[in-house]
Amino acid sequence: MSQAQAKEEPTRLERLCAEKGLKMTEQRRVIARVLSEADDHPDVEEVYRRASAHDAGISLATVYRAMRMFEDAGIVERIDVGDGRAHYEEARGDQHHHLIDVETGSVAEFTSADVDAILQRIARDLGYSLVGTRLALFGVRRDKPAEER
Amino acid sequence: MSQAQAKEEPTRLERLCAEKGLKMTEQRRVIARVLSEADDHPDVEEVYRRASAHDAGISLATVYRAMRMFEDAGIVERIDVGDGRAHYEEARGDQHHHLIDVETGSVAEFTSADVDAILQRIARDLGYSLVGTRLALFGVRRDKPAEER
DNA sequence: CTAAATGCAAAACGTTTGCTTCGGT
DNA sequence: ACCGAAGCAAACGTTTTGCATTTAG
Repeated sequence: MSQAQAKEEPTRLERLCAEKGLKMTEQRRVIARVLSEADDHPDVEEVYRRASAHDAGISLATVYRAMRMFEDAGIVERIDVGDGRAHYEEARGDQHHHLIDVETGSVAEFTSADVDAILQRIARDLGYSLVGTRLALFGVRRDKPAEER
Repeated sequence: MSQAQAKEEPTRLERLCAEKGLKMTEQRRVIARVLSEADDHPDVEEVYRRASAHDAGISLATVYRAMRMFEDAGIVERIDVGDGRAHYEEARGDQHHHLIDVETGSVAEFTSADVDAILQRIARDLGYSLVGTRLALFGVRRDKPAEER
């Protein structure tokens, strides 16, 4: 386990994969690294692009399969930014939500214990146990001089 | 029953189409009626099915085109229940959200001025004007006798 | 009469899958 | 040696589109 090889990072994702008993192939290692390095919310095509840069021998199907696996394992989260593609981010422990800039497509994150609590209560009042929340805001910058697109 | 003509309904949607200067074709009239009559959140295929019952000469492509038009005109709203298809509902004036029963797929609606207000403020604090909110809760019934699936 | 809307079938799009080969454990 | 995983391409389900024809205004 403790190798002095210094392969750039422990890569939390790799460790989690091992824990889940998943085969750690070279492709998955690369994809995991890409996701760990990402500080944005890449879609599958983009993950594929970045992974290909690390290792050309990766197919799009493998990325799709890996993303689904990672998602099922709970180590990445799919987010829907409204462009028809699935975007992903590494699953940190926190419950956070997204605000999408409709002009640039960039994604900001935020948390709100208040909102989370109210939603929890609303679900309860409706007779449900809350098992998931999908919340995304869409906005335009307020300050910036009105530049189109 | 207040209507002498008895064309079944004034169909708010039809009126709105006229106001927007859209051609009111037979197909659109039928689709508009289907949407006005719906009290659920049909997907396009379902709208097509219902419209076909009223008038067999409607193609799926026309339904898709009509839905997009209606959506752009702001007279219907697209909602994403997480099944990969677009679902629609007539746009009433209110800001409401959805709770999807993950077991049955049924959709309940709710409103929360509190949540709306907090989200508005959050967007503002992040430097954005809120132009849209996508909020959906996913839950399982709490009370019902523990029947799986 | 003219521009816009329809129908049909084909294409586009993101995603999944069957099958054979490959590689981790 | 096994069995899961990769690669490729073909299949998929949803949505869009090109084009010839019809129709509302």
